Amino acid sequence: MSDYNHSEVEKKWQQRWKDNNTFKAVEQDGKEKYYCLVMLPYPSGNLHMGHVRNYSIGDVFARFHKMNGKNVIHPMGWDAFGMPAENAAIKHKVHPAKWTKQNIARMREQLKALGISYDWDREIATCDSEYYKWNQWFFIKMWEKGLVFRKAANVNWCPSCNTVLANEQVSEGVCWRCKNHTEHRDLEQWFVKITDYADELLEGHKELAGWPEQVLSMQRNWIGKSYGAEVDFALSGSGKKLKIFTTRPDTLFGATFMVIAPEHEIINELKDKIKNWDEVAKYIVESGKKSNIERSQSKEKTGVKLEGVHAINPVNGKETPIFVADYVLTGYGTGAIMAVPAHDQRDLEFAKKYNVPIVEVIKGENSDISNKAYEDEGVLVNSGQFDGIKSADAFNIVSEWVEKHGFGKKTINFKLKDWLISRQRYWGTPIPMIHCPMCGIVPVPEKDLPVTLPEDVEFTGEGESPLKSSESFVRVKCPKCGMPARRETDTMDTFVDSSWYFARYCDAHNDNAPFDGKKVNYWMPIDQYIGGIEHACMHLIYSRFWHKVMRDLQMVNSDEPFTNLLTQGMVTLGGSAMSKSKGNTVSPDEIVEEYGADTARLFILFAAPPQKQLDWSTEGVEGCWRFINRIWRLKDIVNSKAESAASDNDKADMLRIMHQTIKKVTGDIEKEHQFNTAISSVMELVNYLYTYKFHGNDNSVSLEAYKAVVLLMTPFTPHLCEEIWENLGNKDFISSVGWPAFDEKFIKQDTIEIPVQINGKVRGKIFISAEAGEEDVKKIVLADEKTAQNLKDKQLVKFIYVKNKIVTLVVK
RNA sequence: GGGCGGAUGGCGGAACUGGCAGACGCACAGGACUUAAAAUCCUGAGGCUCGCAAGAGCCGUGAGGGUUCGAUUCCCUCUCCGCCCACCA
Repeated sequence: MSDYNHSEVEKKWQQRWKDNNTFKAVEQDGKEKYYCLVMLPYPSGNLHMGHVRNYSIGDVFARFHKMNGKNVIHPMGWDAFGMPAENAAIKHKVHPAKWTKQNIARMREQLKALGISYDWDREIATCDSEYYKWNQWFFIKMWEKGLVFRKAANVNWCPSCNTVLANEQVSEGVCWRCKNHTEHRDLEQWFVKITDYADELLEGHKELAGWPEQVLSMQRNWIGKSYGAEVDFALSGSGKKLKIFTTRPDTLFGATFMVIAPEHEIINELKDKIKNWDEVAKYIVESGKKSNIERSQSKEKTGVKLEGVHAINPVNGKETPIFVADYVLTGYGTGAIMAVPAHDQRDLEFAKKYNVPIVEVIKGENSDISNKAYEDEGVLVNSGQFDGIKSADAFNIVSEWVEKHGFGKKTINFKLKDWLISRQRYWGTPIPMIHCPMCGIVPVPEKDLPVTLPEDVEFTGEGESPLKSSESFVRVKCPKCGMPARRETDTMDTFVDSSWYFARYCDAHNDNAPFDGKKVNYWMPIDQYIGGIEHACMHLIYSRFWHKVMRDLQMVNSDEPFTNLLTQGMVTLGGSAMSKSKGNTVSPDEIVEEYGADTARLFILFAAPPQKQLDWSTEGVEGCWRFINRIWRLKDIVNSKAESAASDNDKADMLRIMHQTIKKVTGDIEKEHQFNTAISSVMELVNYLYTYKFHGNDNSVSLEAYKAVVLLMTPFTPHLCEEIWENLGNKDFISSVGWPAFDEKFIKQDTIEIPVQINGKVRGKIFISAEAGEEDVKKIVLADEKTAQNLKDKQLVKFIYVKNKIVTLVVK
């Protein structure tokens, strides 16, 4: 009996799969396709166990459906733009491209060593100009459609490095490099009008029955659709109006003051009227220094009253004071609110602190506003002609009154903001625009794409975007008038790269278009998408949006890109997520070296269901290695032709367990996505085979069961299974062979054992025919000696038979 | 503060639609094989009490209550943990 040599076997089959193009995907009319995709990795340098988990999960789906006869596409690529490469360039003086390519090369080898069934011919890296050329192409299409626009926006700015910082480069208000305090600055930025699709992104959820409810609810929150009204409050003595948004128009009579965000433009317009301007200006500067997180975490609300101006409540003509306070956000609604302290907790806290009157306008059962705002429904009071109306009805009645009298209108608001896609960095897709002093903003003509990243750039981490230092890049002629012009130096958010890569995989090397429509429509939408829950809102909304834009450009014919979504749990170490920046990663290399890729894959799939968080521990790896060897050794035992002493009953039992296992594993993979229980049921089948009788020379039944074991394990441990399959004399690759079928006829049992409960406790077991009716079962139960003992001196009150499950007696 | 999950032996986890809680694996113990060890194969095992034993009884799925013949599963209250969003008017 030879020991299983994992390293030899795994190399052998990886080579054979490659030589035979086993996993190459080709469009085939009439064959059902299956698109399996795992979110593409960022090439950080090394695979960690989190990656192993993701890609192993994806491989189970891909291999399972291939064995079930589907035309499977399972591509892989690299989300290769982003800050870490640029940081490495600053720190180690390596060009980001070089650093990235090295990392990709290393991680590609690690992935190949895991034996994942990728079609490597479709590999892409988003930092290749063949790829990002099409980011630029899409950008121009969106510009033409009015989906791209420019607007001033707030950015983090480090005054000592003289550079823009990403959110993750600022922690606790301090620059990651120089540790100096950062500030906010307004810069002209590029935006994508994702809000045009806000409603459709929400409505589209109806098509996403194959998504976890958790993700849908997170997206609902993120999109944040709310119904309300915009109301204009006149400003005393200025002729100007202040527009506010409220979700509670029913509380309009309770508005005793107004609050506007420090960034609100009306403050400057009212400058002459504001008597305490110095105080107000100081407050605005102070809150501008705070990060959004600081703002939201401060326990006490702060603000300053604008002396000398008042707003007039349109419903009752009352004058109300106006405050500027940073608990009101500039980016939501109109950046101004009417404050109703009686019915909004935040407003109440503020009103108490600044001594503003509190007027109750909604009376509910037991409503008491002395300590806490009453935010529930009730009946209107102190509301003039609307008194006595239920608050739920008043929403419409009051809004209609406001609308009729020209003070405002009903409206819908979204939390979803337009997507700020420009970055003042080097390592990203250059935005293909040219600023001409004569013609304004002019897109780069399609024939001049791609706009490639220049090489003559130095990475210091200081100053503005490194692209600005490249003369050859910046100095261009205007495509329209030919006069000297300046090239845009902003690059795109890397979320752009991952918003459509799944479509590019369908036609990965097309030089004339992002992809061919026929090919994309053959493979899309993705049947199974797999990735972390952390992408629930950003990536999974951006790419749904992008897909809808591609649909509106008549490039794809589906509405949604991802039919089914599985969000796998994180692999943690001591409870915190593995990531390179935390330095707590575990590399798969040692396990692959010592026990092989199959063991690594099996272990990580067996340890927990895919959706669940998994805290890393190597305990148990040996158990999986043992199991692999148990399957391997079984080959010689089964092959020794030694079964004839097995009785017909033994054989029937063996077949029953085999068919049961096939049924269970198939369901666990296909429907439940519970790979851990699929594996454990194969373990049971293997255990059963070990205790099965082997004497004589007929091994037909045990060989059949053994083959089932090998086929069922192929999605988990493909190398081992290929090797055994070949050893059993098969010429085909097991990866391409049919998935085993089960037959209920073998699973059905004539006689079954069921428990007998008396008053809720199991008191015995009986054998009955599976077909037996309640009356028959009752006879058997009452005739049972043990049951009779338990029934002595008692009265049978109730008899319950749950078919093929349990008998329950209720006695007194 | 809001939303969504979760809590089961020493550990990872299992349990269909309310029907024998703890499958499978790890760790552990015993046996076989061996000069011995490793490896392998077999067996045992939630806790407590009684019993030489076979076995019997009770308790037990974060806590408390409820519905039910029967609850890990459904309902209510609470505690703790994780994730996402977060002063969203």
